[in-house]
Amino acid sequence: MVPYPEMNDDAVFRALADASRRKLLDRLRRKNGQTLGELCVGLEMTRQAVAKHLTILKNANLISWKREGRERLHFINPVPINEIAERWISKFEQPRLQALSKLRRNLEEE
Amino acid sequence: MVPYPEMNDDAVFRALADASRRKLLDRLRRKNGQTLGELCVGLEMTRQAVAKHLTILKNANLISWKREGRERLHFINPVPINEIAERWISKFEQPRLQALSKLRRNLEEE
DNA sequence: TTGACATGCAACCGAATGGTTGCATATTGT
DNA sequence: ACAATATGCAACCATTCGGTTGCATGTCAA
Repeated sequence: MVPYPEMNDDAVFRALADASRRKLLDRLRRKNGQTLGELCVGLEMTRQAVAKHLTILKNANLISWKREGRERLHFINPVPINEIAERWISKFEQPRLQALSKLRRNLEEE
Repeated sequence: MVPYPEMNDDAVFRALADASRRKLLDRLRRKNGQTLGELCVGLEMTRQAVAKHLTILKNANLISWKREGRERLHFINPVPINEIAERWISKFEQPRLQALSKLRRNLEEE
């Protein structure tokens, strides 16, 4: 059962393959709803390049945005990455790794 | 605390970005220790192309291989993918998603 | 209204990527 | 020994990718 049938594995994996895009996701995770200009500051590339990255992330359904006046607000969509991560974990899991994960989770719960 | 400090996030993400390489991982997950020739059958590309993909997977520490006579046996290394998946889940997790993961884990513990 | 601000659009470019071909090398079985 | 098998190596090629430049459009504020 796949909660989001329209999700495109390949698009997501390829979107995540670029470090700049992962950084953009990180930024949005820390502060959601940022504008394009906001997302550009500190990145060593032009606004147009950032806009391209954001388009790729949007096509992979990893983010969405809405126009607000003359600005564009960006919002992260955490579902696809979690979907895929869960699926891959269940694919590759082994006893040893389950134990390792369990240990980590226990530590986190403290 | 990172159990495998030598792991290269970027290399792993980029290795996973290609569908052929994900398919190769799938195959090795189903049957570990396959030879290069074995991994080539059914794929719509030359042996040399497959070998290149396998090299990329190896550089990302996702697989390893050992020479056995005139053959090369390939073995999957599930640690990096699990590491990253776990890390990204913990990054992006939200109450709803935590609940989903917990459900899955509970099912596993039965 | 008009200038500054925020974004949109498209052509262009070099480098990386995914794939091929051709040939070399090493191992096995008869 | 030698032919078949299994892999290694390297040059080459088209396409994709990440990025730029230049300019157009839309919105806000004084």
